Amino acid sequence: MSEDYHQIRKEKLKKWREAGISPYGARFLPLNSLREIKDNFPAWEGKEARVAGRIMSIREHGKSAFMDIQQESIRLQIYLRKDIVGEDNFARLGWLDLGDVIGAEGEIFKTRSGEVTLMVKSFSLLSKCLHPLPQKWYGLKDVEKRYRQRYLDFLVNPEVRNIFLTRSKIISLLRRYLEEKGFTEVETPMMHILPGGALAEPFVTHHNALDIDLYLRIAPELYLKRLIVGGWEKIYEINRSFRNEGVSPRHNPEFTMLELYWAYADYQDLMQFTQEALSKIIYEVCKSYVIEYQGESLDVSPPWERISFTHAFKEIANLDWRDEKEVGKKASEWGIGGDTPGKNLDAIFKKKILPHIIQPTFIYDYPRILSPLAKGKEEDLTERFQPIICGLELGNAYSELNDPREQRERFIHQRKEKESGDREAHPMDEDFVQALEYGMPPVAGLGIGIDRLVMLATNSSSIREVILFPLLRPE
RNA sequence: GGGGCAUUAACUCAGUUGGUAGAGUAACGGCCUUUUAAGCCGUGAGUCGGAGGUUCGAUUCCUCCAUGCCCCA
Repeated sequence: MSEDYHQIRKEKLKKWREAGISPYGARFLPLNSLREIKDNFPAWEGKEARVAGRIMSIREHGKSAFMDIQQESIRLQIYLRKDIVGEDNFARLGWLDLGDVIGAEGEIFKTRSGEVTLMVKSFSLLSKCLHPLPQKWYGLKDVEKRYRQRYLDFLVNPEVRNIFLTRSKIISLLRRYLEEKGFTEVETPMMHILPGGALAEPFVTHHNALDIDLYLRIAPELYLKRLIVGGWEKIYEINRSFRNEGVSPRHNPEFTMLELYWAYADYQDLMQFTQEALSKIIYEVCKSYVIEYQGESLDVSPPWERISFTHAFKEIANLDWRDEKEVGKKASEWGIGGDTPGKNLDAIFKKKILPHIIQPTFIYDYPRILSPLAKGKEEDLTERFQPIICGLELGNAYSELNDPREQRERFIHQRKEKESGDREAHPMDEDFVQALEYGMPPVAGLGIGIDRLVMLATNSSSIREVILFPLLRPE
């Protein structure tokens, strides 16, 4: 194998240098956008334009050549003629390759076949591409390569760009919505002394100067609640949390969450809030309340169905969740049993109940044993709900427990779970209990998994499709 | 952690019931001044993911490993 694409391109690069022209150009502003030119051709016809983009195709015709240049996902045809750009410049076309970034100036016109085109008067190389781009027509399908070299994915698969535009739009709409409702965005630590606010295994790191282990946060919850103690009434945070768990189509070790706290409200208020906010955002992004997700037609218009945890267990799994013995028996029968009653309940809920919930639904009033930070209701329940769509847990919310004594007891119980082998049990956090002792107003808190929301809105089956650089094993 | 599937040219894919591989696009050389998956003529391109094993012979069969995808725990 003597043909080396990289080598051939490096030789072309050398030719630019030998001609005294840098193959890596400088500032090329001001620039006319390709979209603007294509969308408003009548205004541009006969006018001078200055454009830049990556060469995505070349069609040579002897003494002239067509190229398509791409800016973002818009392509514009440019036309170069030997008699216009001059013999020397025209000869330099041979030093260009698919993938090179060029700038060009000239007049906008339409070809015989009606294509909006720039008649090039001058052009310059702005950046040489030293590797062949994936072939334009078939795109890049190799999933691994798409994630490892996401830049190639964006260059040749325009629909991928749309997913991330949608993601950006969703987050922006969320912020705007929250701001309208009077919420303030805050930033709390990502490195925690104790990994709290959720039941999950953390990543551990080390701070050298203080010589202490720190944990990447599994949730911002306990710090946000400290702010509520401090008198903040409506706050939210949109940022990453980290959980040291396996990678799957629905889990990435780092993921983005919206977490919000609303003082003096309860979980009923948040159900209202959630269905309004999410349906509105999905409507804005998808232009419809009815969306397709992986073959299911989902109607996200409010109100969403509400089913209590107890009822869901009864109806879907035909089980009384309070019957610890029966639950344990069923769990091991299904091969999903855990070490503790809590684990069994959680497993049955996730594996046997969630998959049956398709339309947007609130499951509410969870067992206390599953919710160490939620406010109690009756003897063994908590004021908690989860929005579920297409079997996906989109979030988690509750009326927050604000009784420090009960909070301490729940932590003690979690410690027992930990001692009996549950590595995801919540650690005792005395500092947080102390904050509660100063008096936290009644408050409702909501977490929304942004990645999963984006999956729904973009009909993506894997969370990796909605994360720019998902975690992969190093090559 | 366990199971299944995948890995062949730069890209997308064929293929070989075991005899060291093909196509389209891309690349390279030539022709062509309104093409657009441009066209025409010609050329070259591969450790068939890696390492072992079986065999006269392995890309193909077996084992292990790597990476990815999916399912299960």
